[in-house]
Amino acid sequence: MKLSTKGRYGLMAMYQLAMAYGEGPISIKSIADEEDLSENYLEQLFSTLKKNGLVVSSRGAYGGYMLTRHPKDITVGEILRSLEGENYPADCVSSDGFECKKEDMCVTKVVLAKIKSGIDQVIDSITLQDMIEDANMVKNL
Amino acid sequence: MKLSTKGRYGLMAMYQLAMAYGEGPISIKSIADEEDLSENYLEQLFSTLKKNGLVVSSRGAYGGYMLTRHPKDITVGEILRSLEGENYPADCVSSDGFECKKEDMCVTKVVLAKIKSGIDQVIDSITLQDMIEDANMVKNL
DNA sequence: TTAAAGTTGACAATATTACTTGGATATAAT
DNA sequence: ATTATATCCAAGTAATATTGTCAACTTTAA
Repeated sequence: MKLSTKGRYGLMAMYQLAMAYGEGPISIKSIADEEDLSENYLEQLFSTLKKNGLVVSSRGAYGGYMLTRHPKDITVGEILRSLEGENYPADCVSSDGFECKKEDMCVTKVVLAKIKSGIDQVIDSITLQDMIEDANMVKNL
Repeated sequence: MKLSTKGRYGLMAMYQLAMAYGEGPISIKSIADEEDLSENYLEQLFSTLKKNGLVVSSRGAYGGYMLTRHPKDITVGEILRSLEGENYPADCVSSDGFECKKEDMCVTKVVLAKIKSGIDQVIDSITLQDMIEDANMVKNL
């Protein structure tokens, strides 16, 4: 039940964009430097984030990426689902017509569905804005 | 954020033991047949479940495994943690002295900790007994 | 004593993850 | 125009984790 680096790096990167919201595009290079991540790898993550409408890009010098919405309107859930796919703990809980082999609905399915909804509840309730505020609180300790 | 087969198979197997609670040991073979899983693989899972005190084994003919406690006193959380380790979404949320490279506490850590506690809350609130009752409800639809 | 069942450790196949490489294309500043 | 700075795109690859298999061994009940 681990988050992959996709999810973690993506979250860190989106947090950077959130902090610079309204200040024009941020380049991958500057994020990679800041967070000590691979530039090329981050590119791929941003590519999917863009595909999913969470960021827009501007190419060329002084280009980079920007959030499409205000940080308070982007949830951690959107980001994680975008990068990691649905957080289904198992395929049988997915929506796309997967069918268990066993005729009777398996019991673990009920459990897995509960886990999924628990995770969703948490990640959909946290916005990028919340992250910024959390960070400020930690700083002021 | 997927559960591995360890967790899923283990859960299914423990459910079988729960249904047979009080009726003596159940062999791996019969569970493997019932749930269509590999016998040898299940062995490994039961080995760790035993190490963690969730089941006891009796060897020899008519042997097998039994729950150490009543199904109402064994949670899904115990089983999953036993098989998959702590469900930490990332290492920095773990308890064993892991330190982030960055001096300031990273913000994603706060988010990850929230996810973890959300998952724990769900899985620790479901017992094997609950699973049995859920199954009965589904049957009677 | 024999057959059923658990125990152990090594290992192999497969899948996924986490990148790397190499180039093409777009844009802004000079 | 040229150059520096970016994104964009498609493969390829190395590392790691997952998901098992296999074989030899030990214990125990019938």
